[in-house]
Amino acid sequence: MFASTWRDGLTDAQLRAAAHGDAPLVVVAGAGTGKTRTLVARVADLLDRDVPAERILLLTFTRRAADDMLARARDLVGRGSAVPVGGTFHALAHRVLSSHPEGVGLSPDFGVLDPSEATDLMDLMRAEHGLAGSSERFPRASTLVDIYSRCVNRGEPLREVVPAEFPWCAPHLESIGPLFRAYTARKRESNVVDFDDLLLFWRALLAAEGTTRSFDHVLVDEYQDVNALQVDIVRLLAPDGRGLTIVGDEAQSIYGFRGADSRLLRETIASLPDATVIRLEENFRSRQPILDVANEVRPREDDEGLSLRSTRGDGPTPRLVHCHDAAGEARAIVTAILEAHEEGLPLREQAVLVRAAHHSDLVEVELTARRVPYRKYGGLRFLEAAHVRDFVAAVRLLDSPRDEVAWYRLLRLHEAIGTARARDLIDAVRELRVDPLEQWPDLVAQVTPTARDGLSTTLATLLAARDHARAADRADAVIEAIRPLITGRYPDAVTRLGDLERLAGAAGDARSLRAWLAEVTLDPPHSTSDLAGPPHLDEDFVIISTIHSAKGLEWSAVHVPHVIDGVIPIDMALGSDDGLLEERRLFYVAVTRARDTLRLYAPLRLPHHRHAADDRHSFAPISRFVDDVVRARLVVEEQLPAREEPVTPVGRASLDLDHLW
DNA sequence: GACTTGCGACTTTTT
DNA sequence: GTCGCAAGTC
Repeated sequence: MFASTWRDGLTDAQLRAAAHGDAPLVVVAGAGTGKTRTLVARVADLLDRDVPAERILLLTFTRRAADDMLARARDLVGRGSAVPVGGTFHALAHRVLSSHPEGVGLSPDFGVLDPSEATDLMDLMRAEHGLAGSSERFPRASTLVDIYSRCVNRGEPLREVVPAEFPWCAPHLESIGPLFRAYTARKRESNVVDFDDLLLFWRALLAAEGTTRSFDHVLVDEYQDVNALQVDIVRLLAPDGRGLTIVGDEAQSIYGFRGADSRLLRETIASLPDATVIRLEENFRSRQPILDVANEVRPREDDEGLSLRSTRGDGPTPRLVHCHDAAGEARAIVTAILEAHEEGLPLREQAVLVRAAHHSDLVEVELTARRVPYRKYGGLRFLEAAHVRDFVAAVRLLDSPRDEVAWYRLLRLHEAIGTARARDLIDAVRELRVDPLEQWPDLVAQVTPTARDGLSTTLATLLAARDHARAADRADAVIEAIRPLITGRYPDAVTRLGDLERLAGAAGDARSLRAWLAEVTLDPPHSTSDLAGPPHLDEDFVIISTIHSAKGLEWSAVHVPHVIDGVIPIDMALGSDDGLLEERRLFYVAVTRARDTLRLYAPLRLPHHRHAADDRHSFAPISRFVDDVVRARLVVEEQLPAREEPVTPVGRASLDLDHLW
């Protein structure tokens, strides 16, 4: 027996969960109650009990969470070689499909469409169906992908989902059905799957396998964020509930827009009559005054009143800071961050958590102006940036020279090739018998003289990229092929090419560029800086993150700007009770990220439009979640009109430019 | 006929 | 930053 240390420092409840036998187990874990630690201990216990590592499956919300937990479990058990299986639902599905592609009618080299590529394909279908330029506005491709995804993940028919959640699209209901059928058919023809297919196909494979179990133990983290499809998968993985461990907290369910439904946690518990439910309420993260706020914010509808108690005792009372406007708010936040830094708190222990990525714009300006380094997580995904998509399209053509979406994107980057000519060329691609990329001169012959040089350079260079086997070299060669296109198209081409070079470097010695790209698609970098690998220890920077991306993380000091109605809760969620409830849970998640200090900010006035040149403002009422009871637990501070610099009228002379002409 | 350019409107959250 | 639309140009 190894000197296992996983029991050290666990509470009674955590220990009971960790050492629980094989019967179904549900851990209801409030924020900061050592959920990760408990799961790690449970994995360690299983390994200790000689459950073979490859018979243990750990499903988590992010790949990073899985890697982190598995590494910690191995450290505890002290066994270097045993590697339990772990990852996100989507990553696991990809792994399973890669070994049995024929089971669902895919050929072995199938590709994974990232959401932006899925949108491109939907756009292409939309155009082919003549729905693009019709008189009434037809839903945008991205909306269509949302609708499609909602139907698949919830297992609900189109005619129910659209009226309920996308009422403005209801007039087009008749056209959407055939469109989705075409979208699905085209994916099959092109041998690609989207994210939803990964889950769908995994479920189909599991159902076909019947009762053969691949895993003795299945542990599911963040269960409150699973959708119906994922529940099915879990049920098929552990049909009788034996060996099933689920961990969740209804009050932290914040992915409703992705088909998650916090009620599924309760339904799952109800469906497992012999399940043991263990509740973790002792909070090791936050000072009590922060939890006092959290307990008030926590929606009571969700459970029988789980209430957090701090083991860390008293601390400073959280503050609510009223500011004049968003600029004043940004100044107040940065000032507070710098003061804490002066007193010895590293920048990386301080986070600014926002509802939507753009809410940190002014904070970023202020940080930059005062030369404070920061990193931003969430918001525009790296893979969604136009130049990265251009690159991905080119890479895709190397392996799948008949991928129409990729051709469409790449062709239109050229001078004198627009939508119409690109479509003609794609028709030509379809006609070509052998590899269309190798026959590039045939394609070039069909374009106008203006386009000829550019296109032949691109395609010839791209074809040459096939000569490189090593993933990073191949990626570099693809960059060479699209370099002129990037340079010609984007004013900030240098930065963008730098991004791509970093991306290419990260591919390193991967098995194949294509496989590597599929992995990146499923587990994308949160920011370009992520590609550079883990930051050096001596680097210090403030964290800016969306609340969604902050899930599972914690900082000593947390700043939440824009705690006003219309942002938290966001105005588009005000239409339904469910929407409003989810916003409340989101606020709860934000509040419970803080260990020692929490500051909420409410600007008095906000501009009507984000980039508006005019000075139209509206007055911003404080968030309805900060009611009298919550307010009573806060120190309220006024930082009203920022002292204006006295305005000295300039003399006419300094405005006179005559001497310049 | 097709492409380019310019303008205005809009932009939640993510595997 | 991106999309759709309209007018102007090859």
